[in-house]
Amino acid sequence: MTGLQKINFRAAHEVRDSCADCAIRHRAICAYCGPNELTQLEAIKFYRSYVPGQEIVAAGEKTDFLGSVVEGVVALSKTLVDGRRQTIGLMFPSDYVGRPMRPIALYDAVAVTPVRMCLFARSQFERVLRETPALEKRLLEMTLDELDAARDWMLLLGRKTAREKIATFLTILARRVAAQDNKPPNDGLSFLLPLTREAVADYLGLTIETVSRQITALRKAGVIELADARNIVVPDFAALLNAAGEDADGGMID
Amino acid sequence: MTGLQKINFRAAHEVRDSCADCAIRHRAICAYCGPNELTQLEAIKFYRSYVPGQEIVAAGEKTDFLGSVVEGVVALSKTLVDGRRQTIGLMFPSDYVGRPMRPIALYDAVAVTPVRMCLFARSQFERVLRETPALEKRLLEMTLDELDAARDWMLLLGRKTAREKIATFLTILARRVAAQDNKPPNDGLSFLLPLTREAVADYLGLTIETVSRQITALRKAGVIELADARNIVVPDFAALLNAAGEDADGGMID
DNA sequence: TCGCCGCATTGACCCAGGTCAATAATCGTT
DNA sequence: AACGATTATTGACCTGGGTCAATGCGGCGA
Repeated sequence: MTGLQKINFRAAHEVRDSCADCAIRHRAICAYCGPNELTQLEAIKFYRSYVPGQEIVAAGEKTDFLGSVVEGVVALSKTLVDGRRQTIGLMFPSDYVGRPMRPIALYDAVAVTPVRMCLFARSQFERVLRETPALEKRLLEMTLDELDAARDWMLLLGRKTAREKIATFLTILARRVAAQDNKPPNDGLSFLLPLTREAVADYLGLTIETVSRQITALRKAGVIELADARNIVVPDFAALLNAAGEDADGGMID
Repeated sequence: MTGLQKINFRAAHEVRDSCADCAIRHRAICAYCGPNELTQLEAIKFYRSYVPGQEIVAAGEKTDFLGSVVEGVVALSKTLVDGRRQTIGLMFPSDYVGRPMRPIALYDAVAVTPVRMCLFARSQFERVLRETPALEKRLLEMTLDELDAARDWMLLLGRKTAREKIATFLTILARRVAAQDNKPPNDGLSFLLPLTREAVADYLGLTIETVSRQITALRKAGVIELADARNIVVPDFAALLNAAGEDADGGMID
């Protein structure tokens, strides 16, 4: 490899990893950071990739890093002694994983797709956090949003039927892909379900079998169409919302 | 009423309402505030009392205040269109109620006992919040704790049996009263259940009847004793923990 | 003291969703 | 192309907790 190639390679590498060009720059914890503050974070950040199923953080263990999902989906979950598992959050690109100000993890974090994380050593991150109000403000905002989402999920887990749970989950995924194109969720949109039936069951507080049956039921009712087990088409978004037990697209705030 | 009486009354009033003497001073959002910052908050705070069942905040409505529970218990809950309700948090003294940076409430807040709140007008509070890092830091800390608690509750709602749900809830109440005396939860401790069976059912994602039956079952199994429907004695805390499906008092971090 | 009203308990019955088991699909791997 | 392994579907059956209904039990206002 020549020097020139090396330089080219390095330049390409820098472009790929530069905060300025980062895909999640304006939605992640760093969203409110100015150039100076960003430089500080840039100095201490590092990337790490995970394969599907790989553990990122283990409940009960000391974790000396935390950071943002750049690509992929991470499931946070808790497990009872006898193995019953509940996923308590799905983290998408720009979401943060890890608990500031508490080194012992309370739940597992597992990659459910190929994942790339932008990470910081805990001690360094907490130092920067103390010195950077913009970072703290964004973290507070995101944590408040997470709390709202968690409380929404409590309603789903405590009171919704299996069918409503599935439909609600699909609603959320549909909204997410629609939001990526900066438009409201319209009829006929399609998306990839990034999870196995088991992961869906863990998230919704159901069993694999019930997830499978209810997806079949929604298909037979014409609420969704399936190209294959993972590719979902929503011919009528209002019908999906209705199946989710929400009052017609109300509750949209953001 | 004479001038002297007036002065006495006013003095007494000030003592009762002074932040310095406040029972929740060192645990609420103001915990990290110094004298100057406290003075700022003191200038804009006001108190309001609620009777059991009274609505403090209504989901979907604009709320122009937020603040801390000083006395009593507040239930936060969400309701589906057909009336199914899920309580998503019980707020005790020092907890805050209301969503900073979002004027439209996402859930109801209802007093379940006589409640006294220390409140701030939203606009004033948010101004002080911007100018007061100590306030923001404490708010972040408390929100992270709330998020952890919400996620714990998701495991309960999604995966625990009715019996485990009841036992877990009693465990939490028992820990709370023990913590008030600054000692670990020991055998024979007793406490008042501050909620009706209906409120318990809403919190645990159950029906009144199931709550009643499972409390009876726990009593018959000797795990708890009941003086009356609301007064609970825990003769053997480890047995209660066991019924809650937790591995013997692990998971205690604070 | 009575009668009422909201809360709590208990019973009988039912059903949504869990369990157990068989069978497909799908996908890397050699 | 053939395979084993993982993931998904479907069926038969069972059960935990919901539903409906009757009864009990304080507490409080007249």
